[in-house]
Amino acid sequence: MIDLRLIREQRADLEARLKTRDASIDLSSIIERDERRRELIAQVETLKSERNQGSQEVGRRKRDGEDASELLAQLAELSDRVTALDAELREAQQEIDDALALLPNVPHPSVPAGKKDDYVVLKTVGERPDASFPIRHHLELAEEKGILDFRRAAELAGSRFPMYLGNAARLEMALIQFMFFRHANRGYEPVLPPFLANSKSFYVSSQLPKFEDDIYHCDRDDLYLNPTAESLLVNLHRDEILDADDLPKQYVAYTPCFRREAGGYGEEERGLIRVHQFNKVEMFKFTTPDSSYPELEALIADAEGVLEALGLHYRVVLLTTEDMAQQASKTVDLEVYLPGQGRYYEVSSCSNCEAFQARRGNIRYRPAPKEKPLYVHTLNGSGLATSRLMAAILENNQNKDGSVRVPEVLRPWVGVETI
RNA sequence: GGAGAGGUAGUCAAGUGGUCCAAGACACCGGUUUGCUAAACCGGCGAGGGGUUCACGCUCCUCCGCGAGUUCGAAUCUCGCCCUCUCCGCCA
Repeated sequence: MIDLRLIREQRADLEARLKTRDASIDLSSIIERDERRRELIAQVETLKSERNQGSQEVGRRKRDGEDASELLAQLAELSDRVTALDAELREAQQEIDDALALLPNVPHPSVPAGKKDDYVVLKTVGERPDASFPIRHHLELAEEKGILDFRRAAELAGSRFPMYLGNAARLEMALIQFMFFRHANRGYEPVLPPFLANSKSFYVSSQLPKFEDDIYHCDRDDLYLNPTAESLLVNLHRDEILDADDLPKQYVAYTPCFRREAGGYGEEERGLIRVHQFNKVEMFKFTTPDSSYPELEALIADAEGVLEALGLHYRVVLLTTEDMAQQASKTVDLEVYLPGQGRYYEVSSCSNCEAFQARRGNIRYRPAPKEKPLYVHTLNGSGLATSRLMAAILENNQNKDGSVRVPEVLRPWVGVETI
C-alpha cells in the first residue's frame, strides 16, 4: 500500500501519477478521513492521559487510606468517553485501510502511461524458427503423440487442467529441475514453501482483497491455493527487521500455481496457453530502496538466461501503467514466440514493487545500527512458468516429420534427443 | 481429533490488579583503563502513531501471541482464536 503520509504531503503529484493507472482514482476521501482520524487521535489521547493520571491518583489514595469515591465516579465517566472515541477512531482507521488496500502502487517515471497495447518492446532476441513447413499447434501435436490429455484431465478436475504423460511429463519435470537448480546455483536461496496460505499472506502480496475471484479457496480450512510463489515468498520475512548487510536477500522457489481464470478465455488460448494449474519457478528479492532498480535489471537478465539456454526466440516488453499488477511500480515481461499461434506470449513477468508489499507485510531493514528501520523493496520475477515454455518448445523445436528436438540442457533429465 | 504445558523487546528471562513508565542477563554501540587481543568499569540500546520544532529534541498515546471483555486502572482476571512443545489417537 501507499504511504498515507505521502498521500497527505504530496497529494497533487501522487494523484496525477496514479490517474495514469486508473483515471477514476480520487484521493480526496482518504485525505478527509485522515484529517478526521488525526483529530480523533488528539482528542482520545488527551482523555487517556487524564485517565492515566487519575488512575494513578486512585492507587495512591488507596495506599494512603484516603477516600477516592468521587474521583472514581469522574474516571468512570471519562472512561466511557474514551471507549466511544476509540470506537470512532477504529472505524475511521478501518475506512482508511480499506481504501488504501485498493489503491495501486505509484508507477515509476520510466513506465509509459497508457493502455495495455501501448507497451514498449525493449529488445528482441533470436530468430523465429524456419517456416519452410507448416508448424502445427502444440495441442494437436501433443495429443497425437499421447503426451497431453486434457480430455482425461477434465474427468478428474474439469476443463483447463493439464495432464502430462510420458515424454511431456519428463520434459515438464526437466524444465522445473533445470530452472530451479540454475537459479539456486547463481545466488538464489532455494525454497519449497507451503502451497496453501492464509488470507493475511495474500493481503501482503496484494492478491487480496482486490483479486479474490482469481484464486482458489478451501472453505473448511480458510486457506487459499497458491496462484504464484510471489505471494508466498514475500511473506518469508513478514514482520521482520532485516540486517542491511544481509541485503539483497534473494530466493528461488518451485511451486505449482492455481488460478481460477474466472474471466474465461477464447479459442486463441487453447492448449497450454491458459490453464488452471501450471508449474513455475519464481525468483524473489528483498533489497534496499536505492538498489532495487539495478536489482530489477539483474533479475530480468537471470530470467532471460533461461530462455537463452533453451534457445528460444523472445522479446522483452515494458508494460504500461494500465497493464501492471496493482502492487508493481514497474514491470518488464519476457514473451516467447509461439509459431503455432503466430504471436508472443508472456512466460515471465519481472516487477519491482518498491515498498508497496513491504509496507503491507511490515518488512523492514536497519540501514545502520541505531538508525530507524526502513521498508525494504520487494521484487519478483518468474524464472519461468513451464506450461507456455512447453508449448514454445513443442512449436519452435518442431521438425518437418512432427518430432520435437529436446533442448540440449534438458537432455540429461529427459533422456532422449527428440520427442 | 483428545489431554497437558507454554507464547514477555534482537536472544534468554523475571514479573499473578496500582512507582511496570516491563527487572535482569546476553548480544550490540560509545567511552575509560590497557603492549595487542581479551577482561574490568561507566554510559547507551525495542516498535508504531499523534502533537510541537528549520532541526537536534521535547511531549503524549499505544504495543507483553491475536481479538473481544471485566475494571477508575490489565503483561497479570474472564472468554474466543492462532502458534509452539510433550504425550495419546490417526496417517503418506
